[in-house]
Amino acid sequence: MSPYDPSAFPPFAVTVDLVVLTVRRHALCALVVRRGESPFQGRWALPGGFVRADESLAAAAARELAEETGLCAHDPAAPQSGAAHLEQLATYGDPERDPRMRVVSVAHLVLAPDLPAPRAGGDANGARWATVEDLLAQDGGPVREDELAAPLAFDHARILADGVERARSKIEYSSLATAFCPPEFTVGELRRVYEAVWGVALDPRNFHRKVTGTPGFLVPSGGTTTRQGGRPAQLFRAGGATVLNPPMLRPEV
Amino acid sequence: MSPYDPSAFPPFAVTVDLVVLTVRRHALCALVVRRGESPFQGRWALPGGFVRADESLAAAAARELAEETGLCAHDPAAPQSGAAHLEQLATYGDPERDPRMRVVSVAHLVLAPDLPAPRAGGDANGARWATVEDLLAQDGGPVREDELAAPLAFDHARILADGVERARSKIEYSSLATAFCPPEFTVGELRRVYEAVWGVALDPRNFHRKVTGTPGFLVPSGGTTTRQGGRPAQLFRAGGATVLNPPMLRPEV
DNA sequence: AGAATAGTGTCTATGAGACAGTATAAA
DNA sequence: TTTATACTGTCTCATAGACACTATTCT
Repeated sequence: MSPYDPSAFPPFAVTVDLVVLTVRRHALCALVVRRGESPFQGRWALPGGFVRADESLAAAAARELAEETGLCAHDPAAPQSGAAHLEQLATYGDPERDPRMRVVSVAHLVLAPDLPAPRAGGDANGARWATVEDLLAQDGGPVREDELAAPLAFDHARILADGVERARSKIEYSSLATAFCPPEFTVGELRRVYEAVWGVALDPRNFHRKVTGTPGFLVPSGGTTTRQGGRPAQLFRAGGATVLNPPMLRPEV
Repeated sequence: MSPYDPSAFPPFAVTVDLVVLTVRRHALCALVVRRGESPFQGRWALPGGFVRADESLAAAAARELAEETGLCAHDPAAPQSGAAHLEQLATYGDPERDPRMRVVSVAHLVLAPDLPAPRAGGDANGARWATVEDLLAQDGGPVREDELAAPLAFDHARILADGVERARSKIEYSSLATAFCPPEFTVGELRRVYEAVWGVALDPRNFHRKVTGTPGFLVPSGGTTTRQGGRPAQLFRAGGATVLNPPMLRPEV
């Protein structure tokens, strides 16, 4: 930190933006809200808002998450099942990213289990889940008739892409894929999470052997379920392990 | 981004702080500058400074780097040998982190080859390389007589620790270890980089077989050198590969 | 000659991936 | 019975790690 005159610094607004990811119907989805005002009025954007004068960045992100979804974020240092995973993603501060003023946005990544329906809470006009594939579709693709054809507001497409890439690589070497699952889940459900996030098909037998053989990844909860059809599957909870060694390997591209 | 009144937002100062790492005499070192004024006057801190009103975060980091070290940072998207690697690390915005005002600092990580000597440029009172081990030594350790015994100013110890951890994990699955090396280097010099950053000893024979067998990691430059003593070693340049597949594996802890 | 570093060959244990085959439910 | 999912066993290939051995320099 250099010496400076504390009263002479460029004025910045600081916001948090949220990349909230979940897996719905075998597809990776992100939470988007419709903008109610200019600029980008009527377009979809990532949820977010100002950091308050007395609150930390993580607290601001957790507050916005609760306002938009009702989700309770838990600290990465103290994980507990049932709450969403929240971590800082990256910070975006291009001078031109907001036409009105100089805004620096600290993006956060949230991994959440599938939710009943996004509640349009707080100051958001409307909120919905959209597949990442739709949100990041390039304009060169087939023209879509629905409202999602327009790209995201601001630089949010870039932020979303960074968040998706972070999620894809993190589930390789950490147990974070369980953050997409309800408190109790089967091996098959966990496998479908990996398949949705990576966009690949995995061998169910090798996957089962791998995840059940990784110490601390999964702990049996005792029950079984048949909600997937077929033979009843054992139910598991997330184990205490956070890093996976050896990692899950994403198949070659 | 929620609707808001653009004229009513809490005032923030935004700075960039730099974690500049290099390998000197088989030890991982970081660049620190001495603070010339209050608070933390006389203590060591990470180099950094204000983001200007019209400059991006990456540009501010590159400018501070050039001011402090004369290093030319290159964009991660367009790597070129001879320049330092610069990437965003994380953002720190605790309300209490600077006693004077609300400051949000976007920390950046720089990996540089060994430099002749840090030049105390710009507004820094003095600059020096210090080993990461010394800078992060806990106060419970043996009392040191020299000036480095005091911990870093602000939350810079935390930032440095995060940067070191990022560097340690990044050289596992990327070719970034070459950013610590001069344009031409031997396999042994590259191995000493890994050993210094990870703080472990590696088998020279397996290391040699591994790095020369990873396509795109190293390209022979044709020359040889005997600067390490012993049999002349082949000289290499960094290859075009950025991700290593399979990765270098850090030995178990 | 001895020491130091560079580089190659070989063996073994481990794990990933392919895939046969069995178990248990619903329609 | 068919179908779907869960789970176990086994084979093969690739690679990490251990380590013997050779090569080439300097002192």
